[in-house]
Amino acid sequence: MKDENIPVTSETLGSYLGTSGDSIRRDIGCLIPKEGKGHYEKRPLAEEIAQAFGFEEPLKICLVGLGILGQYMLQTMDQWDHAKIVLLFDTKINRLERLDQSIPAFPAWEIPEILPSRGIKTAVLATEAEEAEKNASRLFSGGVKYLLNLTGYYLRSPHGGIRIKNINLLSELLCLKATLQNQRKE
Amino acid sequence: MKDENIPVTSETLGSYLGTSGDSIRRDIGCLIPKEGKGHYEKRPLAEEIAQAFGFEEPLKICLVGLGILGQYMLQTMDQWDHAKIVLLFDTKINRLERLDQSIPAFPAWEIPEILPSRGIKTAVLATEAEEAEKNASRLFSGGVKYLLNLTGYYLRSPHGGIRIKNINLLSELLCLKATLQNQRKE
DNA sequence: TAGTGTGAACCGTTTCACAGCC
DNA sequence: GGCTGTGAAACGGTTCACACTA
Repeated sequence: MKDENIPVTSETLGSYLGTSGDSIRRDIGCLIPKEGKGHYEKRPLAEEIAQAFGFEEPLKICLVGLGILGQYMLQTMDQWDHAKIVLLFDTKINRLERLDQSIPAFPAWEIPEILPSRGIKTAVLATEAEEAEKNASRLFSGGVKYLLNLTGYYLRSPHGGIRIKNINLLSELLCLKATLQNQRKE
Repeated sequence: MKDENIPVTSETLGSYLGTSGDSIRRDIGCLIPKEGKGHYEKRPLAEEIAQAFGFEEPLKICLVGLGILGQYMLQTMDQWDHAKIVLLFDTKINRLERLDQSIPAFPAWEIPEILPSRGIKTAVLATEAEEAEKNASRLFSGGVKYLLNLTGYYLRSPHGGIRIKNINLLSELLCLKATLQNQRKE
């Protein structure tokens, strides 16, 4: 890879992220111990940000739920450097058997037994909505600290040390419609 | 269905949504023309909210991209009352042929030709990231006003009349890790 | 008395404005 | 001159406090 110390402006970065140059500068100012006063350069900046957030080595992730959505996560993350799925669970054993994966896979009720020894902090929950609550608490008691919940069932964090991101793909559509419809009211 | 004029408190509603009763009351106050001063009741309240947002009849949705993620959307929305997928597109013709669907399906390059006559305002984009930009502009010129973009490629709205919700399932994981890591720094 | 509706205070974020630096 | 870094103002959303009502 060639030397990528090419300059980037905060404004350009902002445009990639859908925000302003002002905000970018503020955020970078918080993250990076401010010594360099010069202009931003692509590679060193990226490295400093990655370091500030702890992105140097890939995240090890546990995936629960091997339905169609779980398979999608498995597939797309395969081509991704920043995180790797290293452990699989599902409630349906036949799904696990059908799998020709190099990634170890177990029935979901074995989470409490298997997870703790692996030191995995991050999980993706992609089961049916009905199984969300139960599997989430299994994960938390197994040591998971960050949960990406794709089930559509809204989960609340049991305490401050655990972060949950709830994503409900269906309701996003209604939100979109609602916001646009509402802004017309003016 | 039995009569559901049962009372609900703002606090209870808030707990379902991960917010406070105060906020719920504020929001309801904005949405509903405030005449009833009494306590909230489940069904009438739900109906008034649905009406305020225009949720009475199901959203008609167009789905672009029939990969694994698109198939997931197709599958889950099938069991959902609030929105229905009524039109499909994909760039790969063999995917379209393999489909035994009652929903009409066309190659993506025919969007500009087919979409306008259908009066569809809402679309889900679930193609490869590389095809996001091109298909999005096809959709917009075909009359789409709300776009749920699941490709992972960040799209910006061409103007105020169009709303885009970008969801990047992969990067959500990094965000989660970053926020938790950061709050430790205190 | 429990719960709503709403001004007023509060707080985190974004934008503005501008001084300093390359 | 263009860009960064950062106080100060502006903004939007949340919380507080409390009068009002069923």
